[in-house]
Amino acid sequence: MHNKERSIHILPRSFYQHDTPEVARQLLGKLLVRLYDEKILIGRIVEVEAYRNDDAASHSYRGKTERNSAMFGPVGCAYVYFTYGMHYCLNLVAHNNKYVAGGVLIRAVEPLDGIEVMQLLRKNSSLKNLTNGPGKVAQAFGIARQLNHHDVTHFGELMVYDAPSIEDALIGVSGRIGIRHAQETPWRFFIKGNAWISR
DNA sequence: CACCCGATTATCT
DNA sequence: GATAATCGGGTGT
Repeated sequence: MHNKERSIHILPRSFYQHDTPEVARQLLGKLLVRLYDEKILIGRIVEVEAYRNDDAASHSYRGKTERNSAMFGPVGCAYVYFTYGMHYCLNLVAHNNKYVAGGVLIRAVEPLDGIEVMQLLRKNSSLKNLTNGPGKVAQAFGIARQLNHHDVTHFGELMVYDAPSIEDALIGVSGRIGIRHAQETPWRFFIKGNAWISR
């Protein structure tokens, strides 16, 4: 091969089979891809949070229920939950075999393609408020209960594609946002300086 | 930009 | 009956 081709591929299930905070960090820079109504929506993941079953802030902390069952299912699937009576949030199930559940909340993405569709779904939102929060990402990508348990490791309505990793020097770390318990646990990861991080 | 607050309802105790 | 991994609008600096 004369020219070096960039291999564009869907992240395999093994990508998600590691400790949840590590997968969260590795997801930064990867591409969230949604096939929606004959259109393609693409966002570069720029902010995430890890939630593991031994962690008091996690929905999975008190065991499996109907709502959180996806987090106890196969890694590489979506856990979509409804909250505050009006918002959906997207997680990707990820944990190693020392834990029984874990997920990475997708808090923000940088919109790359399908921006007009995202703006329609977000109802006149400004570009800078399009995908800079977990509820906003779900709304902009048309993600709701229908995608709970959806496998993102095969071609389909929702996928995560590989992209270059982010070097440690460019990754910011902090406590997670909007939680009551375990506020000090430093499991929020974001790409420093990116315009779409939620705060 | 920062902070405050009300909306709105599925889910769990 | 209380809570919630949020958002958007309002007010003030």
